[in-house]
Amino acid sequence: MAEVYIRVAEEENEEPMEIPSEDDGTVLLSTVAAQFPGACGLRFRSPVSQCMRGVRLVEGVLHAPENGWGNVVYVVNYPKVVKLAACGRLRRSAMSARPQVDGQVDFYSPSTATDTDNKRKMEEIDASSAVKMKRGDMKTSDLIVLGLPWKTSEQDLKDYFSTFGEVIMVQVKRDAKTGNSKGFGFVRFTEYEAQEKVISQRHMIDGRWCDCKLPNSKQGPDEPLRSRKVFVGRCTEDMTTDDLRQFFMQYGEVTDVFIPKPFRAFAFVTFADDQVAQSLCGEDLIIKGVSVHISNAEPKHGNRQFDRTTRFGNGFGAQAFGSSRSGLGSSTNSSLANFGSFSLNPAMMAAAQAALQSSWGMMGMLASQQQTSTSGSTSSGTSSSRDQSQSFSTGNSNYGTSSASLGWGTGSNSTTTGSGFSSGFGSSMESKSSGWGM
DNA sequence: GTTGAGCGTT
Repeated sequence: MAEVYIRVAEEENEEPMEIPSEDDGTVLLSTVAAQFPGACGLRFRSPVSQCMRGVRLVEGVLHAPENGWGNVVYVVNYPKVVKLAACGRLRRSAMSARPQVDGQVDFYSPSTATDTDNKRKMEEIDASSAVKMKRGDMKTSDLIVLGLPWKTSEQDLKDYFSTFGEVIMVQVKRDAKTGNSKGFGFVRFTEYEAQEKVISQRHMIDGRWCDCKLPNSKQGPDEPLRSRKVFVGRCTEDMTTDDLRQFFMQYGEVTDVFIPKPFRAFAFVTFADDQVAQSLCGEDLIIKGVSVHISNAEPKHGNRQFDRTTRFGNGFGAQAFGSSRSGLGSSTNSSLANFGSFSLNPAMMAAAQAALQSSWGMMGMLASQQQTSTSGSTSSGTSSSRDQSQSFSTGNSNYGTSSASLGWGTGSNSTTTGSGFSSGFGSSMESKSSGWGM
């Protein structure tokens, strides 16, 4: 049987690329993703209805429309955030100083650090990436992959994630006794670029939507003190995560949406930028005709990691001393540093520095003043069951519907609110005490 | 019905 190719492009009128089908006439999503990393499906314009149509996708296999693949150009679907986020990311991709993988440098073939990398002009580095480089954030770290199907193997993970870049580690966490997957795993890339992209979108792996995040253990102690996450109160049950993501996108890049199940009338939305999140706090916004209330997300219960004590022990929480990121080493610190309600004199500062340099930690010093609350550490005794079904939330519900209902999704509110958050933030929230998990 | 699931036997 002669090999059959279907024509695929990122946009309808772009030059298509030919992608091979399987012997049974189907096309594997992984084949598409090999050429279009992050792809989660295909669509095409029906010659009959002139509407865009989705291609049937079952467990990673794309099935031809009724009359075969034909000669039409299929357009790649991406999870929704990607398109917006991609602009910034592509520009940044020019940058890439070689990331250093801590303690694992041997994974690099030295030849991959090309001259071109070093010759990149500073102009190509945008502000945010410059900051990141200065802060040494360009190292890759393990990413936790949540929501894996029970059946997904390490090889499956590696196959999937390799479309984003070179994968140097995958793990599926399993029960020691039974060998059953625990439904999560880890992945690590060579390139920070790949890591950024993978974090920024959802992933369809073996038929389930999965999320990749920095694991709790890797949330740096210098994470911003201010929350990038907002609490959305008065939600109605018909608001889906897609709805919320679509809506809040107008204010800035959305990195996470969480709606507790069963329905509890609230949700959490995380932005890439804490200023965006803070600017919305206190607002009443209309979503799907309903007024929701935005407020600060409180630190998650059970997330002891970044409470005041730990943060202090970890390295004085960078921002606790003085106003800048300069930290303890700086000679510009005044001799009396404020830390919440108490202050340190120079002798204590010196002790603190010594403690940091010798990695003693500060717990001992503070034991008398800070309650190391040791409430029953994980209250969530919920056992291992997880519903492996995921509602088939059509990855593509955003194509051309939904404009019927009130002031939502269309231009009417985006013009008024889209640029309106420049005034709301400033110094006012600098002093927020601590502890915002992710 | 206004505060979230799950986080690594190294």
